[in-house]
Amino acid sequence: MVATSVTIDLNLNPLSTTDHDNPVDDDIVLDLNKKSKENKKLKELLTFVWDNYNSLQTDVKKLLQEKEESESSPKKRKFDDTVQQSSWKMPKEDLRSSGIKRVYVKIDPSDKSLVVKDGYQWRKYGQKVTRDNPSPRAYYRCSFAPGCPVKKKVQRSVEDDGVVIATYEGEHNHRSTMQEAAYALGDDHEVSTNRRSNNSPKLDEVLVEQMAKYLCKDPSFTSELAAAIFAKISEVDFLKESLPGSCGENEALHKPHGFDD
DNA sequence: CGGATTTGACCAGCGC
DNA sequence: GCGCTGGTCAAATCCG
Repeated sequence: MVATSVTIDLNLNPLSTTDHDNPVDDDIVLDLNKKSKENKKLKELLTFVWDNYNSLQTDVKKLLQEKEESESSPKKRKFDDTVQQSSWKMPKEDLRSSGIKRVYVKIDPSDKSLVVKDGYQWRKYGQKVTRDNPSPRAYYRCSFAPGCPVKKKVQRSVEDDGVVIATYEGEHNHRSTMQEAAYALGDDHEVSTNRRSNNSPKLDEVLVEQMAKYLCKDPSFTSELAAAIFAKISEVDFLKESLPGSCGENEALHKPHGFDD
């Protein structure tokens, strides 16, 4: 990872002389230095996250490509039984056409909210207690973009109540909140387009600074960020499992290591 | 007051 | 046809 090192000459005290007679001024300068350091740390973190995100996106692309190739090859593998089981009695045809994926998320067993943060915005439209599981299943629709067809079902695992199973149906017709935040920052269309076309871009200082500013306004930034990264990792793991040779008999249990709030 | 959530009612599919 | 079940709707309620 290449952290963008930014040196900011704030020059916020042009009237002050070289002597530091005024203790208030000293306090302000110290405070500014402190803020500047924090700002720098935040920028580095953001750059790190951005790089990770881009590399993960590249991985996803590669895996999708490999998957496509393997499916179009003469030795077409049988439809994944694991996915079929997860889809609650859906016909095979529907399963093939709609991208259904299941994600296991480790949560606090005492947490009854059934909330799986994945970087998207969901609106709950129903809840049902199913026959095979005493804990209720929650139904969500993506509310980030109007007309987005994606639905999500979230239910606590029967075996382990510290795990929730999130089932996603369909594909988003928009970017996630994280991506949206990044794209919303680019004033210059051309610049942002160039940025988008590069898989592992070196972020310019302005972008990092703007992103930091934008994201810091959101109080739930940390949790959203962790969730978004985790969702991306889960996506990659899911694709890996779906590939030939890794028949997905053992469903991976994904845990967002290092993101304990 | 507007958007999100809750929850009972309703509907469709499936098996008997 | 009937009952069971999962999925969705929509009015009521909650909450910021």
